[in-house]
Amino acid sequence: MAKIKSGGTISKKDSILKKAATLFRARGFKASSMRELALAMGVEAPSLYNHIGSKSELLHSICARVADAFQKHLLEVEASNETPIEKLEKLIRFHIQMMLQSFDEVCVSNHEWKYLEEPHLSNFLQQRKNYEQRMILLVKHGIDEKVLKDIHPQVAVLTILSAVRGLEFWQRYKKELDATVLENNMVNHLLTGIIK
Amino acid sequence: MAKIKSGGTISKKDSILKKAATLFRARGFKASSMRELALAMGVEAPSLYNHIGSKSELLHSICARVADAFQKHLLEVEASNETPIEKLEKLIRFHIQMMLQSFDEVCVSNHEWKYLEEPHLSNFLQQRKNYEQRMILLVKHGIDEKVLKDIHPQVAVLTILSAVRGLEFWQRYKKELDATVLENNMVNHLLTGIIK
DNA sequence: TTAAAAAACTAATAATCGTTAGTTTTGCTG
DNA sequence: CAGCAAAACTAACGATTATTAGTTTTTTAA
Repeated sequence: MAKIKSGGTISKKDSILKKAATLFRARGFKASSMRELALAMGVEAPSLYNHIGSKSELLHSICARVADAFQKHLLEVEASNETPIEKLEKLIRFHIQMMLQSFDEVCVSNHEWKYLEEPHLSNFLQQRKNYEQRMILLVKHGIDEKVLKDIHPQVAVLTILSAVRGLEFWQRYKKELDATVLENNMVNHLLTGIIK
Repeated sequence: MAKIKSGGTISKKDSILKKAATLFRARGFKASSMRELALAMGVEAPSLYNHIGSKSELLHSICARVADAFQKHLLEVEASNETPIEKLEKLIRFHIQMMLQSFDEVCVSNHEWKYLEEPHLSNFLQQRKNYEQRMILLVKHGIDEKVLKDIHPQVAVLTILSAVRGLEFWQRYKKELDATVLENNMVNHLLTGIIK
């Protein structure tokens, strides 16, 4: 009867992935049922399995895509001829933009990764650790070049990554808060503080 | 046979609550079963119901206690004779300390609140919103008194709260990173930035 | 020591879960 | 229009869930 609409160029699997990301973000992975996902697709639950392998696979696909996007951007930034501060700013802005334009997927990646199955779980954590380590290295370079204060690099990176992650609550202010204003304010806060 | 050990002065319900917080944090509320909790208590699942009302009630108790602790502290800070910056710093330090000494409970409150049942869910969100609003007011005072930059108060509070929330990842560095160093670094970062 | 209360147990409930099997419908291609 | 593949459907599976009922054991108190 009802058929899964493959909206133009986007594949059926991708449209399921998008709806899954929205559902997993709103209700959590474990609390989301395949029947709910099917309802959102306008289809019965078993029909989904013509297009996907399993519920776990959906989560894996979402997390892997997000992780790959960040990984790719970090490589670009590292390869560029910029100061450590400029690089750091670029990373922060990319995190914010990813959060704004792939909201559901980034949130799912941030919150539901623990339900990944092996070996995907280990891969994901390894990739994440690697990302953090390279970001810490960037801060260290900034300190060595005396453009950054003599701070604890790990704490600085933890603070920055946590702050941008918190943009998941940005939705609340969506009407009253322009995205550009938000981005610039947060970047300035994280780089230069708030005390006059 | 085996009896739920009420360790000294702590009630049986409280010892269940503590184990529940640990379990809910590690596995997530929905993925945690009463059988797992019972196993952690050294007891069969139905025995738990001699001491608690339901699984939902456990989550509610955990979230309510955390929310009340923050609410109480905010009242104290508001009532004190301190500059906005000092007040802000006290709030940040309290968040960090709460995260370090009631780790499981704060994490559960931060991540699993969405599974609260009404009317507790609405109450929790209302309390949270109220807390944020009063923190925003504090930042506004700092701006009016020209001790804080002309920043966007909402973004500043969002950034601060998100950063301290990220301390859930502090565990990873527990061995290599002293708690006091962490606290001071994060406070300085959030107040004065990292650029020299 | 004995009666009462607290808290454990076993067994079972109805509901929901992801997923499979088997069948029917849909939509494209010749 | 016939045939074939893709994708939908219904029905059902075994597993797991929170929770209840009813019973037995343990602890407390007189």
